Amino acid sequence: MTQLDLDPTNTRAADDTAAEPARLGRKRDHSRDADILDAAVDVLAEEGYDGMTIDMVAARAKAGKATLYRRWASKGELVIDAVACMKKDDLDLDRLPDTGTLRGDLIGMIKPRTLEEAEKKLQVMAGLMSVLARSPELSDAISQAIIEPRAEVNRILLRRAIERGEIAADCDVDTIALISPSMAAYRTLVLKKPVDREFLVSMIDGVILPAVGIRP
Amino acid sequence: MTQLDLDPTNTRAADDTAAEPARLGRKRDHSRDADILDAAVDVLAEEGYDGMTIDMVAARAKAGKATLYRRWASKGELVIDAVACMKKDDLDLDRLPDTGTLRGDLIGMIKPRTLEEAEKKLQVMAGLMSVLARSPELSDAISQAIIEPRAEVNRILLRRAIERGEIAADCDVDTIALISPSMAAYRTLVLKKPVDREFLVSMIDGVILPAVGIRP
DNA sequence: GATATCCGAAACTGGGCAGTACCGTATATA
DNA sequence: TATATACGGTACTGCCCAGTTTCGGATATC
Repeated sequence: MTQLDLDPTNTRAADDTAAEPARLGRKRDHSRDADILDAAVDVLAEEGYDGMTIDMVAARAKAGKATLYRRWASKGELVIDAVACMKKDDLDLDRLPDTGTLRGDLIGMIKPRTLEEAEKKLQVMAGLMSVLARSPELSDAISQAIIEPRAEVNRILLRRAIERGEIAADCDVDTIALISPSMAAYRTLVLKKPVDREFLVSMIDGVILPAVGIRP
Repeated sequence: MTQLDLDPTNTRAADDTAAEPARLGRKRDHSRDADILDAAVDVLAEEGYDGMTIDMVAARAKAGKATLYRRWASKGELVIDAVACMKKDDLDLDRLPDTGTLRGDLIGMIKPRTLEEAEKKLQVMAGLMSVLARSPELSDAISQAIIEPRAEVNRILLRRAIERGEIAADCDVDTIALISPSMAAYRTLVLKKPVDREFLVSMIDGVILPAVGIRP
């Protein structure tokens, strides 16, 4: 496979942060960035990092290959940005369910839209697995965009349950919060079974709630 | 990435199962097969499927590239055999701990040798993730060699606990048995933290035992 | 000892892909 | 309107790697 270009001297082609000296001529159409990154995410989910080619991404975004290289210095940079941009369509931490019980909150997080997003993110993660070990930058992007948001929601719901006195204050919030994300990843990637409502409910009632001391 | 060759007409070069018509000349040295497959597993763990090259495997096994192609028809076939051969150095289902308690049995499964093996297998799995979706044959090999053995051990220990009357007969053995394998995979591949004794014990006492109704 | 097949090593072939260069066209500034 | 740049598209370069071929030497059967 091709090396991820992580040389810090190879500055991003799309680095427009430097003070613009009022260049003239046609301006770059940044509204296309999102289309390209979305296309990259799609290809990544279907083909994986090594299977993804710049031509595939360009074709799917109906853009020229040169356009992509005008904005990102390398395939690696593009992928990192693509992964990071997945973060946007994610859970809103300010609008979490608040039903008064841990079970109600957890069940309230199960929404069809969320399940679809989660599945696609896991596909992307699978396609990047073999690269993870060799690119700390990509590893961080994955963690921030895919892993953390989901675990963070669970941690918040668990802490609220502790504050309510619903569950013991000494239970291992960090570990418990990782149960459903990791089991879901396993189920999707290894078992190739759907992560549907039924599965998540049985996970909540059969594992998570008993683990924090709530008996059905 | 290069296609896995799954064309059934492309018969394995090493297919010696056909009745040998007493060929003459030097015989193939099958004692080298194991060396080559072990080398393949090592490279696979370090580089992933796409990063692995036949030359790397040949060099590590101190063998010629042609020797590999005399025995396997393609890179894909070699990888499938390599994964399958990982199964050998695995848990012996006839020699499981039998301490009289579920906790004792689970703790008894934690052995340094086992932890090392498990970690390497997970690295291999990570390297094959992106290919999994496109090769049912490889998917099966992975499942048989890496996933199933570990889950099967847990299922056996759980069923024995049910027979003893230690835990409820209606608990979801299949789901519970997957908790530690999937959390371990998550911890190694995503969090990049070691799956050590401490982690596994906290998993047993903080998640698995509570989930089956045993309070500490 | 003749022959057939193995071996490791190395050269070679063919295809795929990252990255670059250039085209004619479109669109912005001056 | 002249100029500078972006655009989509295509052709090109250079490298890497799967798979093949060829070699001199080793080893087993006859």
